[in-house]
Amino acid sequence: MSTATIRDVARRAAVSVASASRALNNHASVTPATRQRVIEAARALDYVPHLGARSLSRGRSNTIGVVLPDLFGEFFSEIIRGIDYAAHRRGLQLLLSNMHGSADETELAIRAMRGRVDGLLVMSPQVDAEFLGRNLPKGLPAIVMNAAASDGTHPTIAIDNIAGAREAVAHLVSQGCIRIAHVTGPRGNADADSRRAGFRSAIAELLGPEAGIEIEGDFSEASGIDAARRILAQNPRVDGVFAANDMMAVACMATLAEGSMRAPDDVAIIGFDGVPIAQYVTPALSTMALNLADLGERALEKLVAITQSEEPVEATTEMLKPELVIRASSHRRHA
Amino acid sequence: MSTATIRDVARRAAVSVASASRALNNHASVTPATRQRVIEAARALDYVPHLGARSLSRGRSNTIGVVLPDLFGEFFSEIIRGIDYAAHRRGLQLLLSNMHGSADETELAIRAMRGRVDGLLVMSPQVDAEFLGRNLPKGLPAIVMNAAASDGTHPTIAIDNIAGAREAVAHLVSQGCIRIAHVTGPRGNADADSRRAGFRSAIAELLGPEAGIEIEGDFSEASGIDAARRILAQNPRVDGVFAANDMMAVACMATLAEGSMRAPDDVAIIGFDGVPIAQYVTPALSTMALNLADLGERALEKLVAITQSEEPVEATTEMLKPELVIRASSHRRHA
DNA sequence: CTGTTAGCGCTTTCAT
DNA sequence: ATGAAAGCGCTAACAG
Repeated sequence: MSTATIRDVARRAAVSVASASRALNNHASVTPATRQRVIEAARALDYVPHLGARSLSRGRSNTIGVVLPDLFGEFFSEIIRGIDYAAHRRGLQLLLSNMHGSADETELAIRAMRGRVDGLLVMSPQVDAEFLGRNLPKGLPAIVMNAAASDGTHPTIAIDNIAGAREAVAHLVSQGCIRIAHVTGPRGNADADSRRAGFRSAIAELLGPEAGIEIEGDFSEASGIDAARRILAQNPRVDGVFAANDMMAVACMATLAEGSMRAPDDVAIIGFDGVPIAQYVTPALSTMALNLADLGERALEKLVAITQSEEPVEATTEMLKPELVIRASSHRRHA
Repeated sequence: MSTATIRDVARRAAVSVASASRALNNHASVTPATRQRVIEAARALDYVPHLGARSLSRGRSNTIGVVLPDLFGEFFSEIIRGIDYAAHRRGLQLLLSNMHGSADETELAIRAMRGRVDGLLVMSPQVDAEFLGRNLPKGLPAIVMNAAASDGTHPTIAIDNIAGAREAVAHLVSQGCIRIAHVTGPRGNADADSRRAGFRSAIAELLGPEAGIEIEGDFSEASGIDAARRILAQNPRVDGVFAANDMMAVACMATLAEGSMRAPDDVAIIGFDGVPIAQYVTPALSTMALNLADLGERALEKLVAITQSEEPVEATTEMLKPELVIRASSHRRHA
């Protein structure tokens, strides 16, 4: 065991634990001499402070809790990467807790953070604001990401899915598409639902309600393949596809090509998220790009800010606007 | 604050904190009646147990520490996904600590885990076994992943890079390649170094030492592009490329194609790792595939096993053998 | 079955 | 400058 405690160190240095603590933490009032002795004793005993105990005593843990859904795909991985980057820079550790989908698990995950973290980053697109408002511990700073809406209590940082979806559709239309399919994300997922809403409104506005076809997907590769099969079988006249995420777009595009509907000429395709994979496929995938790592960084920074500030927290909502990135999959020369 | 403590609950239920604790933790000896009262009091006060305090008292945290390098790329993300999955299944939380490369930071990251975790998963390909042996807390169960070698003290779970690299080269040779370039990973990285070693030995054995060309890379996309440029400029007669990871392979392949060296006919290309992206590029990338998520799962399970067992831990080494996955990028009809 | 008491390892008044 | 002692919130003997 690295089981040397501060008492052992104190004893060996022949001082009180109080002095040992002060010396170890660079407190002002300690004689250079005693400090020296304590440091040496610590080294000799291979002392490593027990951070759990310190947290309890100090009431701060230097840890941020992150509640998140399954890690499949690059979406959350990228966000985590940003969070991790910012956390590392500030010397914070990350406590991860996974809610595999359900609201019950989200609640558990949140409760499991109590007493171990100084703040919470909650990504729970399956769960609504009201639920979060009810379950987030009252005194714990928290930022809500990707939720359906602000709960009116916690700062929120969200993606402007509606605007993004509308822009995607507009782009497809600009390329000459007149019969557009939307491969959706799972119902009940906030991002998916709002992308769908944006799709509908843009279609109605730009082409009339008849022009839009919705094909149910769930963000997975498999559902992208599935969507392509359905298009091939039932909607051969589709000339544009807007998928709710890049993974489905990629899979759909590949499967469509097998059925000899090729992008961009037979069908123009655009995804959403802008994950790295999108640029490597052939043809390269157009997408509504999000700087996910940056989103993560910003969320962490904002959390740190409210953790430190004394003022009451305002429940602001920060919107991240997706950026249209046109690549080969939707770019038509003659458009 | 969700600042109701167990004392508040006890007071409200008119019992001692001991009874409150017992009731809340489903201990045997509590009257249904008092248990009921305690539960109600807890609910009324919106009590959430302080897990930090519980850990200190119990000497167990139900948390596993994960020390890892930067999250760039899919390699570590996939491993984390596996770890997370297994952890969630066992009701464990994950405490992440990032060492951005350096040994100093690795040491810090490890120390920062003290008193907060029940076991450690260490992925630190930049650091050697001896270093880990010196720095891993003595009493804390730990599993070392991707290290240069076992430190003789901790169980290790590693990738058989040498065998994998050799098989990759053999495959390229079987496709008729006689002048093969290896885009390496960064020096000092255990995986990279052993992949390079495997490359060398296979080349010497199969084609003679002249046939192998090494191009320095660092696992990044940029270095893959760079490698391609150097091949185009300096080694146009290369007919096979073995990249030390998939990211470089993908980038290299794309850049080579721009210079009209196309896979698989002009040049056969194979990567390493088998990350998801490899299957979506065109042509699909051949690779030495690793089930990274499974690796993570197994590591966690093994850690849990040694955490629970009483017997002294054996410093076993588990080897994960990469599997040759032949896709279009290296598959030649006439070979 | 329940309450009292003593910690877990550390920090931090409060005296000295 | 240093030490004694109180506690952070919880669990776990040990008595009753």
